[in-house]
Formats: sequence, C-alpha cells, structure tokens
Amino acid sequence: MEASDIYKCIADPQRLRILSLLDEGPLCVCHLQEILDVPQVKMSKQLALMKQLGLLEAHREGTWMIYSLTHPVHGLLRFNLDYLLGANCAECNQLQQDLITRHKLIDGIAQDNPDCPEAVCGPQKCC
Amino acid sequence: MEASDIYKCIADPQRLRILSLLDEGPLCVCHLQEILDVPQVKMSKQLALMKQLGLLEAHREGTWMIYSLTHPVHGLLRFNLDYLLGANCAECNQLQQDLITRHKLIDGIAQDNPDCPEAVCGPQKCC
DNA sequence: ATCAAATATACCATTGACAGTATATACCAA
DNA sequence: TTGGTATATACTGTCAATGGTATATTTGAT
Repeated sequence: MEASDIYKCIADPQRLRILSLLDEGPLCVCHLQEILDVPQVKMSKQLALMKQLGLLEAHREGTWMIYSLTHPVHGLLRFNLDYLLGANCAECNQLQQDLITRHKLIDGIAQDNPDCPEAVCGPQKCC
Repeated sequence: MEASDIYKCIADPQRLRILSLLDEGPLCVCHLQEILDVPQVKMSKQLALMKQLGLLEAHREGTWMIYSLTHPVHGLLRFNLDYLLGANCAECNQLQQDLITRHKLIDGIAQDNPDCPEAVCGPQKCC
C-alpha cells in the first residue's frame, strides 16, 4: 500500500474518525453509526472502502459485523493517529471527543443488554 | 488549517514531491518542472493551490518565481515529510531520488549560468 | 416459514478534482 | 517598442468520489 492511499483515506474526516475509534478496539457498525451520527448506508460504504484497502478487517458475530483495524497497523497510519490524538485542531479535538463518547456508549449499554458480542465489550457484554 | 487539508494535499504524489523538494530549500518553477517532468500548466496550478492553502510562499526574482515552504512548517506536514523520507515504499523512494536529482540539477547548472537567483542556488549562482 | 434486525449492494444523480488548450501577464533585453 | 522567456489564469471537458434511495442478504427469533 502506498502512502497516498493512506492519505486519501484519512483526508476524509469521517474515515479518520472511524479509524481512530477502531484504534481503541473493535466496534460493530451500529455503534460507529451512533457515535458518528451518519446514515447506515454511508457508514457501510466507508467501511467497505477501507476494508478493500486492507486497513480494516471484519468478522460476523450473530447479526453484527465487528470491524477492527488490521494488525499490525500500517506504520504511516499508526504514526498519524498518534500525532493527531495529541494535537490541537478542530478535527483533532473531535477525535478525542469521540473516544469519550465511545466509552460512555459502551459502558452505558453494557448494563441493559445481555447479548453483546464479546469482541466489542469484553466479558461484561453490552449491545 | 485542518488536518484534512494537509492530507488532501499530500495525498497527491506530485504535490508531495513538490513539498519534499521545497523542504530542502526554495526552487523556481522551472526547476520543479524539470525535476518532476510535468507540463508547466500543471505545475503552476499545483503551486497555486498550495500557496492558496498557505503551505507555500512565492517571491519574484526577475522572470523567475521562487517558491518555498511557509515557515514555520505546519507540524503535521513536518512530521509526515520526515517520516516518509525515512520510510520504504515506492513513493518514499521517489522522494529520496528527487533530492538527489535536485542536487545534481542545481550543481550542474551552477557552472554555466551566471544569472541564477541567489535564493535558489546560494552565492554560487546557477540558473 | 415468516418476520425483524443488522448490514451490504445496486443504481442514479450531483459534485468536485484534474488535465489540456489557449491566452494573458510580468519582466527583461535589444 | 518589439520580442522572448517564465509564469499564471480562463475556459472547457472528463472522470472519480460521494450522497441518497431503494433493494438485497444474512442471521436469529418465533
């Protein structure tokens, strides 16, 4: 994969947010949708694109598709994700905010919902 | 300037090469054209775009326009230029190659041409 | 077998980036 | 002031990315 492929990918703020979120751990599509507040079609297409590129992997768990970063994470991507989390600009702040939202969301749902895929929420279950 | 602006910019291999070349020092348009082997119009438009964005500055010296990186160089750009120069992929190798071509070109012309702008070639003159 | 939930795909319209041609501008030299 | 060189801009056509609507697929539950 060439550098320009990575850059084209993260040049889209929404895709960047997805990658940053998945860098914390796997998530199912519905969670990503909820955090980014985008229509299902759009999310699905962005994910497909990045999976195509080899940046993401997915596995099914029941009706959920769980997406995660392909490991090892491509050096250039790793490098930029780390940089942006520590930087200060509107988009960077959004990434930090997203991680908070992510934790709240998962913790919140963990209580009510006994059939969450373990890959997302760990042993405590969530979705 | 947002991260996505930088990424959109360097997602184009030709623009990335220009930025990397200018990171070594100012160059006039004709030199950039020669190193990248692109038509004048295209070069001019790429430069205008990046100047617009604030990544580049230009000043005139006779008939030449001398382009340089805006200082201080944007952190995210600095970060990626440094990374790519040390990395190993087709595009990264091209950047390294370009720097060699750049030195050869400037040294080569330095002898024949007494009216080169100093900003490009230093006291020894070149273009 | 049917239904509902989660997700993906097909299709279409719109937009925006980009390349090429031609033309304009700025400067210098004779 | 004429001509040449270096560079920029205007204009136009083309193609790729993107968004939206509708529909399909997969799976689990009843």
